[in-house]
Amino acid sequence: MARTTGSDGEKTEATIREAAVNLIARLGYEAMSMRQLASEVGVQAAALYRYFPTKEELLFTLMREHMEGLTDAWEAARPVSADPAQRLSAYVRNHIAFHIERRHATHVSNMELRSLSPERLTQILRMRTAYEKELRAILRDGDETGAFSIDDTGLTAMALIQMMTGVIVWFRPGERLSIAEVTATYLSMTMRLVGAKIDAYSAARPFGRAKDAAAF
Amino acid sequence: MARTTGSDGEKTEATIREAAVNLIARLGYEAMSMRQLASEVGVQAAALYRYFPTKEELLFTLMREHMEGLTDAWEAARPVSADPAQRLSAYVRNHIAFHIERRHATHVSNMELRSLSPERLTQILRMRTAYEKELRAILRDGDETGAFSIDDTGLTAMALIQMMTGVIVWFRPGERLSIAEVTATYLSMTMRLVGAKIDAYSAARPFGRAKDAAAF
DNA sequence: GCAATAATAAAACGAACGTTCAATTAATTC
DNA sequence: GAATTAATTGAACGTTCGTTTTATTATTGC
Repeated sequence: MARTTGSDGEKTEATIREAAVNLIARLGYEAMSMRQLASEVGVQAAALYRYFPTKEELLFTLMREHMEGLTDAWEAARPVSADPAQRLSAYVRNHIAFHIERRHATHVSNMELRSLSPERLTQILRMRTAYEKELRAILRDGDETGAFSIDDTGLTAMALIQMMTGVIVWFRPGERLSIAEVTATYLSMTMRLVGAKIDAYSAARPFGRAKDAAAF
Repeated sequence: MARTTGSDGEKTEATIREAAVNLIARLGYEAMSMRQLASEVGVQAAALYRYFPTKEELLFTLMREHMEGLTDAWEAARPVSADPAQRLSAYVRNHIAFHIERRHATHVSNMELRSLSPERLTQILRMRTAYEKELRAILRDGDETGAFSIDDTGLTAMALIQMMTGVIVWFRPGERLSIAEVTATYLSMTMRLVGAKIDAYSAARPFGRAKDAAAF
């Protein structure tokens, strides 16, 4: 047999991406075989190579697009305001919303870095560093203007990122807490962590992502 | 050839463990081959099976002993005091010190859980949950006695664990910050995060691990 | 120094891996 | 409706994997 009735390249590629993210998140990149992925897609292993030249290129594509999505989401959510508390609030909201929405892709991007070639690893890390730099800038501004009180901006930025991204480890939709409740609690913890002088995150709420604002 | 001059079972097993932790941390469990591990140890692959019946059993042993070590360290460091701030301070100190000391083993225990069989996974997770339960108890006590001000104890415990364990992702010994400086900053962030009423972590310092106390 | 045992090497096992290639069929173009 | 292009199959390639088996040598206890 060969080409199957109703087969469509675009649709197949999308199915491959989706199945790959889920499989890699569940089994790990090394543990997932191309045959397993193909079977999940409903296709023979050879067909995958029409869309991705190698297994690693597939992984890299998933990661790169995840990071691009994160950067784009922040570009869209970044407030015009110069107030550090409002900017930090927007950053936290965006980060948590994005990572909860894409738990599996985040897992892949965080756990499978070591399976990339050095050049590709560098490329992904550069994107990540650029994204984290935004947070450091907010913290520094807030510290300098007196809105925050921070011991070490770099260290605090890393601690916040780890804390926020950690949500995907334990959060399961539909359990005890809603996304809105989790976000509110993390926002409160963040503001206390950076020593925000006033309860600024409440005032900043209208500047959060439009999508989430309705939840409050 | 067969038995080599000067070969010693105990020494070989210790070397295997050490090499395995480092290799798995660097390459990942699935990506590390038994032949690669054997070569690192300076032995043929077949020799490994005298000490560990399967690759997975080797992984499980590394993880179990890591978790036992963490529990034991906390048993030794746990203060007699009932003061929540002092207990939290001791928990943070112990957690960070232990994880920085054993960065590679922590990496393995956190990243390779999915390579365990269901029964072994359950066993490791049980140990982890028991350890985290201690933190939740401290937070609850502190919240109830008014020493802390916490929105959600369970969520705060997870956030703190993620934040603290995250140290191993970016911390490298001998760089900008010393272990003592990192610990102090994390302690300060933790106390603000839980809304500790006073600067209690300073008063609690004498109750930290004896080993670290000298650093202050 | 001789028997028993501990530690390892060397070779082989079948299975699974990522990937390639040629053949074949469905859809599209003219 | 014939020619072209897109999508996929099925089989095969060489390699590597975890593991087992058997033989061999070093060490230990008597």
